[in-house]
Amino acid sequence: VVTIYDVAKAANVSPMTVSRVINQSPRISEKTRAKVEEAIRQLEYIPNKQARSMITQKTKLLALVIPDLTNPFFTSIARGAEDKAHQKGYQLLIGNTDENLSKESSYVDVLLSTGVDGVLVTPVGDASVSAWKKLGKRRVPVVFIDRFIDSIPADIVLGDNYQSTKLLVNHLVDRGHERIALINGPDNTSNSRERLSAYREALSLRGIPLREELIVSTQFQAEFGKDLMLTLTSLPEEKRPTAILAANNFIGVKTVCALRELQLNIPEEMAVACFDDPEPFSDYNPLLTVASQPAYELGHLAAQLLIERIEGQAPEKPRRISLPSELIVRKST
Amino acid sequence: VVTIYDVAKAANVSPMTVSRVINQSPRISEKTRAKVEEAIRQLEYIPNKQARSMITQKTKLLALVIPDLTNPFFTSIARGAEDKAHQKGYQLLIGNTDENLSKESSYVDVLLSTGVDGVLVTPVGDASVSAWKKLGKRRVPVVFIDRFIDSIPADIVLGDNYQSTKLLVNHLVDRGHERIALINGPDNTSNSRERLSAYREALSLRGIPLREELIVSTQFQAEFGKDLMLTLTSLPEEKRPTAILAANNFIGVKTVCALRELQLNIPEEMAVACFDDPEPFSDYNPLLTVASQPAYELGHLAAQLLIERIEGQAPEKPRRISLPSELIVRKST
DNA sequence: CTGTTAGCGCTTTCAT
DNA sequence: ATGAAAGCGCTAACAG
Repeated sequence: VVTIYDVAKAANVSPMTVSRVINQSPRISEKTRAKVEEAIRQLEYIPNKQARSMITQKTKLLALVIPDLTNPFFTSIARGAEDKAHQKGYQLLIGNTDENLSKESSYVDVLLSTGVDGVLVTPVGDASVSAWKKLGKRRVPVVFIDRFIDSIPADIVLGDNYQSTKLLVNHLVDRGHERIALINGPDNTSNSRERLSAYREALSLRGIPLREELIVSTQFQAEFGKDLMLTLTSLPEEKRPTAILAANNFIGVKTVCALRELQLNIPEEMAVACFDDPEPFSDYNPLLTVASQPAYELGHLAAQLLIERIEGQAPEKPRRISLPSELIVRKST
Repeated sequence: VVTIYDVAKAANVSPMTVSRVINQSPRISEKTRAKVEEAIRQLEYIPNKQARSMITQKTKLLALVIPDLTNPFFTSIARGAEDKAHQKGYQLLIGNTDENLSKESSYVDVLLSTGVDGVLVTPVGDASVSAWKKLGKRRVPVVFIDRFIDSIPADIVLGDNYQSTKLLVNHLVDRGHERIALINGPDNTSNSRERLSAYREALSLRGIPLREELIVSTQFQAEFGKDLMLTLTSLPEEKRPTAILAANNFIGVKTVCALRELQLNIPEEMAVACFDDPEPFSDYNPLLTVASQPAYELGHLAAQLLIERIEGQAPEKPRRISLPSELIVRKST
């Protein structure tokens, strides 16, 4: 392996001078710099980041911890985060939690050991506190994406759940629906809670009575089928929902599949809408009406906030940024 | 920061003993081990991987360099690779090249400097040679996924292009098509070349004359529209294709969009099929007939081969593994 | 079974 | 503008 010493020897200077050239120090004579750069080229020297990290305590490594990379919502977040990271000279590590607390916590330990400079995360749920407190204790900045944990002071970047929910509810009401079921995520996540509360608010604003029996809750990433759907569709005629609002794309997709199994037509017998687009290629074969959160921007912005914080350019106080969704009306409503 | 020395002091042993406990050395008395582990817990000690890497020359970091994480094909590869990496105690870095040579080469430089233990890559094209040769020179193992570069001896994991192409061509022929256009990827990629050659072979096997004018080529990730489609659809009646075979999911999707713009019905006026599923949630709203390559397994297996090589458990000779695709017939044909 | 010594490749600090 | 010394946190190699 070619080290800074080899370069120094070849250029007839001290290792320190080579270091200065690599780090673009201005206090170097043009002549020396040229000599050193030539030696670097000759020897194909590549600086060893680990050695540098040991001293500077910076690795230029960021981590993104999300439930599942294959969900287009998180894929776009990842892409946005990676683009920003790369642009700023950072590299991005990825971890999938599968909504599993222990997997999440094992990632946190590994990341701490790896020495990432910061972490972007969609936490599994409120119970993740302890894991994320660990990072705080070790002064590793965290930025929450999509979901946050109240007791942890960190920057937050998310879609505007109130605005999105209203977009969806209003659209369904405009289509003539009054009995709109909500298939929500687990209530130990901030976004489920916000969406539930926005759902209540939106209905009330439109003067539609709230029906508790139309609110059910499941996991964001769990398979479910007829059974859950039957609890809704087997309600007596006058209580049965005519539309379903799914709390994320996965639930939306599973809802569509379950309705098909039950031989119910969409949207005639049941309209369906959800948060987050399940389609990575929009407009090529659209089905579900969605409130599309700007996932790419979420990831991009989150990475930006994180890097600012790492580099000491962020205000003390945690920031919270919420971006509006776009309603995309399609065949399902 | 808590170091191995702090733990040593607290446990009244030497740093080396602590190191042995961390690394699960068997030559440690139960008593000492317990004492040390207690101290580790007390102090919440976390080993510093960079320091370890400096000595062992291993970082437990893998990189995945792909064209675009948001393409479901690559998303699944990434997911498969990450699962295997995590299972084996490695972490995965991600880089998007956007089919851009200079972006790819800049990633290679960064990865070299970061000191990844190995790289999984879908190279932009044959012109990537020099970048990937660099890694070889520095003894960083590489595994090619989906596309490979002939002159570089490295493990290769890909879908069986011959089998997949035949699946698709045979299906179209069975549906009565004789004039099947191929919208291929750039011919400086191994998979485009294999698919073209398989296309010729498959047609010939079915006794269908090859028509050069039905073979066009574009980029895997480039927008295209009416124009390219017009070169095909404006052929005289008796030469005009009745089916289109797209070389990847992106091209397939764009083909569908272009046909819609031209107001051509799918599949009545033009059938369409492609490689790789554009749907991350299969069966929820299927449109395109595809030869679905086992992307997850490709990533999983590639990571496995890479780790074997890193850990010296691989044969000298590069391995080449090709996995069969599954034909999924849908509305587009 | 446990400890000592040395050094991985680099940058910080202090000299010159 | 350049260099020398010291050490980041850890483990390989050897000693006992």
